[in-house]
Amino acid sequence: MSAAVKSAVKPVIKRRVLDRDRLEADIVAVAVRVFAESGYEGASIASVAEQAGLSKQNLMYYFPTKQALYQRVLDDVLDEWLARMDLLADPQGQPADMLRAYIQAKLRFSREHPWASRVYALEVISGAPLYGEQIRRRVVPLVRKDIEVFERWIAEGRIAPVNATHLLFAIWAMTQSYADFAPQMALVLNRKLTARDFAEGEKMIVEMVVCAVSLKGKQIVET
Amino acid sequence: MSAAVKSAVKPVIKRRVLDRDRLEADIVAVAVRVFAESGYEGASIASVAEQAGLSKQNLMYYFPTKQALYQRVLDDVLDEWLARMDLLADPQGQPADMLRAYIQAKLRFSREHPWASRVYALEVISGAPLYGEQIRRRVVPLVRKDIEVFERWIAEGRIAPVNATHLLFAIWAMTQSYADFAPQMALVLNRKLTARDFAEGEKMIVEMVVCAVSLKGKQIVET
DNA sequence: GTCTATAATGGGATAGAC
DNA sequence: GTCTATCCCATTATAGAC
Repeated sequence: MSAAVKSAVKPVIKRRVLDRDRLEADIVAVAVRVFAESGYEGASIASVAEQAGLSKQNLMYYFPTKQALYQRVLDDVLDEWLARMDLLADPQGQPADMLRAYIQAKLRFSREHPWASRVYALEVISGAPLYGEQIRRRVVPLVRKDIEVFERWIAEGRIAPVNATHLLFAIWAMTQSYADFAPQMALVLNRKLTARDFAEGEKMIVEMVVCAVSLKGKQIVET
Repeated sequence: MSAAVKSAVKPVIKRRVLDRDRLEADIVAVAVRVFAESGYEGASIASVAEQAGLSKQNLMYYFPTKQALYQRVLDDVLDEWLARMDLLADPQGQPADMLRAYIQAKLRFSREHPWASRVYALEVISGAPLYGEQIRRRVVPLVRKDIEVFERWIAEGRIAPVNATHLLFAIWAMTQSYADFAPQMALVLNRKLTARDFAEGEKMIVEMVVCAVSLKGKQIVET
């Protein structure tokens, strides 16, 4: 085979691979929303295919089973999330600043990827029957690392001696809820959540967290 | 008809009604768990019937459709929850004490009724497609009332001028997560949640909330 | 890779005897 | 109220032509 033929063939293959990647990404993007709205059993492949603009059978060429599509959806959710949440590593940073950045990052994820947040939440609430092992392998170590950072801060006297584990649970719960419970918040506010609501939520959460970790050997007094 | 016959008939009818109530309650108790574990679509009435010890067709004599069973499940969840959460009314109570009692009550519900909490969460996260109207009618007014209590405290200078709405969202998120995210917490802790974990969570949450509402015109200083 | 056609299953719901 | 039997439909998944 001549070099000319080789160079003519290879780019075609490469482009087709890219096309396939993009198509799969489009399918996954639709699937995230459908799974979040209907749950695993409630979501139908036909619905995903229709909204992604291809036939059900064609979708199953790319994802041979519903479970495979679901696993891929959760894999992508975790990839996206883990890429943004590796934030507590800087040993120089001030705890209050790093906590603020952490809360901001998690809230931004809730705002920009509400479906991702929800499909993950649905899986966890149901007891993680299909994704528990992946959570154990990919999420738990990261959580433990974050908890250790808090505990180091405590050991070094940089924050108050709070329960690091439950502090992290609290931060997660509050930030996650701006995606997961947004439908209920919208009913209470009588409107959809706005950027301003997220900003006010952030202010409240940061205030609570920073206040709690600032109480070591101190007290609240009148000014 | 003699009085003797009357008195002989009525108790029989009454007992049958009570039996029916108890049977329905048993079915609902099973259904709460099944819906929480599998979601609305994922739950099958055959599974509920089997675990409740009766045939699918027999269950459908009491609950003619799956939706009817689901609505009843959520109705009962709300009844149970609303009965415990009407706690912020006492105009004499100290804000910090009432907040603590509120957090304790919500955490106790998460511990004692995790399935109820989860089935409600699944419905909300999915956008409340089948129960949104009931939430609007039964939950939202109560939430608004609680927010007004916070705002009255602020107006009276009894707590710091925080955002009352987001403070309540935060309390809800943190307490609710001890039911909804318990599976993930268990993975992090490498064991099931214990009463002690709930106690430590309560301490952390109360500390954060009370700290945040105690900062009006004050500051944190070294002792 | 995309299509038509179809198999195979599960599950909600109904009919009617007892 | 409980049972047997059955219908009906949606949905996952496969087969095979092009």
